[in-house]
Amino acid sequence: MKIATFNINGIKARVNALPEWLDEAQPDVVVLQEIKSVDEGFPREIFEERGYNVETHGQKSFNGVAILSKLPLEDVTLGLPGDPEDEQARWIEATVVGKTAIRICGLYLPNGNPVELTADGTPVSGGKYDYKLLWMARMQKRAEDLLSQEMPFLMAGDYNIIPQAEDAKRPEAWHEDALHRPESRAAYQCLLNLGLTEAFRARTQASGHYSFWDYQAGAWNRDDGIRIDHFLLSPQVADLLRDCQIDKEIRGREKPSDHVPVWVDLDI
DNA sequence: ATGGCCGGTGGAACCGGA
Repeated sequence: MKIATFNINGIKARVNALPEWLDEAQPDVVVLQEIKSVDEGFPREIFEERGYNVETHGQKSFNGVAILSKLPLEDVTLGLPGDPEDEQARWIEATVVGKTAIRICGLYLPNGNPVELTADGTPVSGGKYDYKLLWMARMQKRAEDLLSQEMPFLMAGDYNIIPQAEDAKRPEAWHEDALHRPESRAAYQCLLNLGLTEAFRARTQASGHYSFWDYQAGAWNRDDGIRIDHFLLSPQVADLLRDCQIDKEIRGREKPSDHVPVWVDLDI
């Protein structure tokens, strides 16, 4: 089973590029981020006519996540538990049943910039960096709950985390950035410490593999990228990992997103 | 060598992104 993640940076802007990639890549399941659309505005017919079931968790203008699946999507839930006040659409879950049932979590983790710190170095309460770290703590709790239920799962999406220096062309440029600061990386490491496997790094240790290139400053032409779109696999799912790749070439096409798809092939 | 964007909203600039 081929499962992909793709931050499309607006569904309206990607009505041509996304179906074109789907037709080529033929993923069984796709989690999308930044659909930037309310549910009623999402062009589900484009995907339904290709045999996908469609579930969306959208909002006006910003954020928004979705799942496309050729297999039925069961027990769909919207939103990351842990804060009823949080109105940002960044989390969606559904169960897909192949040889075994697997819980798919699609996520758009907050960016966290600008970083605002108090005099003692803690994030300013209510600021964007504070929101990012609190959101990651909620995600940690969700992973712990799924593990305690012994539910095989994966968490895929735009993590807005550069895990290691090897995951950036210019790591020195990101030291103070919310995507790579110590607190962000520590929170990400806490997820790994639960026993989750990061699919891409389970397959290669090589540097120079990126999933995002800024639209600005000729980043794509200079291959000035960062790797921030990830798959974390629970132990049972990690045992089924056959492959994980980044569809880099998509970034050089007509009217691309600033992210490219990343996918795993699982023996499910 | 240098500087350099894009999407959504709403109907001009501005916000947000990474």
